[in-house]
Amino acid sequence: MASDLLSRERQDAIRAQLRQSGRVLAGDLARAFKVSEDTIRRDLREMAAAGLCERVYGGALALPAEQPFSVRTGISRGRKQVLAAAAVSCLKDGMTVFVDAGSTNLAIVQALPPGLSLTLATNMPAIAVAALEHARIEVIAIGGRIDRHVGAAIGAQAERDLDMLRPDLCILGACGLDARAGLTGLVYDDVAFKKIAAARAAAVLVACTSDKLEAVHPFVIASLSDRMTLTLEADAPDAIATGLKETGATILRAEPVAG
Amino acid sequence: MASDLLSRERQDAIRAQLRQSGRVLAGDLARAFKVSEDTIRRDLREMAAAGLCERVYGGALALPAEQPFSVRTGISRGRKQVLAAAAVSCLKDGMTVFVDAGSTNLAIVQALPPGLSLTLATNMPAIAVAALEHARIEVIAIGGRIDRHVGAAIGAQAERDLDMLRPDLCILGACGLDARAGLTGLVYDDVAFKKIAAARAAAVLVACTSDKLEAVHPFVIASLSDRMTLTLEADAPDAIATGLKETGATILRAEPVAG
DNA sequence: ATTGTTTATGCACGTTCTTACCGATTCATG
DNA sequence: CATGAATCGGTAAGAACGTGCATAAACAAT
Repeated sequence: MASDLLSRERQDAIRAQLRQSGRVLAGDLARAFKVSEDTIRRDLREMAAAGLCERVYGGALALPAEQPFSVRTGISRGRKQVLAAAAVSCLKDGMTVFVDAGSTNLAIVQALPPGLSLTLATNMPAIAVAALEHARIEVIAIGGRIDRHVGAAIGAQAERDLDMLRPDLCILGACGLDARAGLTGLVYDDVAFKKIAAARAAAVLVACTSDKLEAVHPFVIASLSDRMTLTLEADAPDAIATGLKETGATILRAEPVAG
Repeated sequence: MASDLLSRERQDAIRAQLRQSGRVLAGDLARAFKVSEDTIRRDLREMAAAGLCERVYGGALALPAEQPFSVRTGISRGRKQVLAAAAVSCLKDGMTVFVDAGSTNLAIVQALPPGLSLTLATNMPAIAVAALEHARIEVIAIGGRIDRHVGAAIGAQAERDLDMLRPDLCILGACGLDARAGLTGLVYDDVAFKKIAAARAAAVLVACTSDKLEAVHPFVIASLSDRMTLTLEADAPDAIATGLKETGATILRAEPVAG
């Protein structure tokens, strides 16, 4: 493997491996990077202090937050349901929709009105399962290797499967949303997939919880345009909303709820 | 099996199994993780101290709150669970397995020991979701249009996806199992898909609840042969079992349980 | 060019953690 | 109550750990 990396590069590489396999061993890393275990331990300690991993005896584990999907889904379910309710208003009978991975998108599918008939394609098995609950939705699964952290198929095979689709709407899972940087994501392969999905659809819908506003991640999915509809929570700051509106995107605010 | 897990990972795996089956036995865990029972006992003691499980003589039980699944799958879950437990003994570390649609197969995936590392391909989203609960399983989704009755992708696209696989084992969902007629099914497209899946694998495993024995359906999936392992329930009539055995297939009986 | 500072790394040391084994004790069951 | 299995506490070996220190490289300012 690469022998002399800058410490920052090495830490990025460790993060990549954490994302991929969920765990790293100090000994393995030391051998792979040809540095002493002390150096690796220092890296892991720093990363743990920065909240990038969980340090355990023998190595480090990926954080539960960015790992098992089941945890994320439960966390802010109430808020997501409200957001989802606003997003479903964009869906019309007979549409063909691609639904990207993401807990918010799962909430949207669960919130679909029972009578709506759609053709729904998705790369996330959990969303496919949810969609099958609806009698009038035709479900199409995008195949491929499933990335454990995304919880959905991404990569070459999944991108090939996308080629068969020309959806009326692409519902994208958001990672970061910023007026200038556009839509950005953390995981390279995931971003590459989202980018293709967004490009093939006639329109793009992004439902975005407030914590993702003004977040900028390393990889760009798409810039904002009039092809996009952004669904924001009720408590999203007006300043940010108007900033986003200036890009030409349609802004949809979720109704505030008492409770 | 799971060769060397970090202690923290092992405890996470134990928690996963607790969520799944509600109980764990110290001896089983020790064998599964290849550590001494002392180590497992220490894990269980720690977890109990942290309020993650209830320590009992012989193992541990899930806390009532942490087991929402038990209700869902209902009573037949017990039978399928036992059948599944027998079936998983055919799976070895490092195998590539194709898992066909079916509720019994879903139970098998849920019953997989936590440490087992597999590559698992499936055309049923619900199985993919269940497989993602296991940290060391690489999941591959077979894409395509999802048949609402089967709950899985079948048809042209799914069959194309199968072309990329040469699994060591194909776990088929059974519809009808008869010594002379072989394995048969009701839905034409589903049978066509199963047929291809079975043909591509080095070996075939069928876990079959007793109600499917001696049933003959209109379409033939495969005839019985020495390439096949049939897992039967404990209460399956001996006459039928010996009849099946004469076809050359390997018969695996689930252990009867008390309570 | 020189000097001082910061940063990254490796090494040595004592400490802590994990685990398997052993003996004493407790538990389930006939 | 007798018996064997399961459990608990202690112990020891080995691995992993953190700290302090020294070295070397990179950088800034003089």
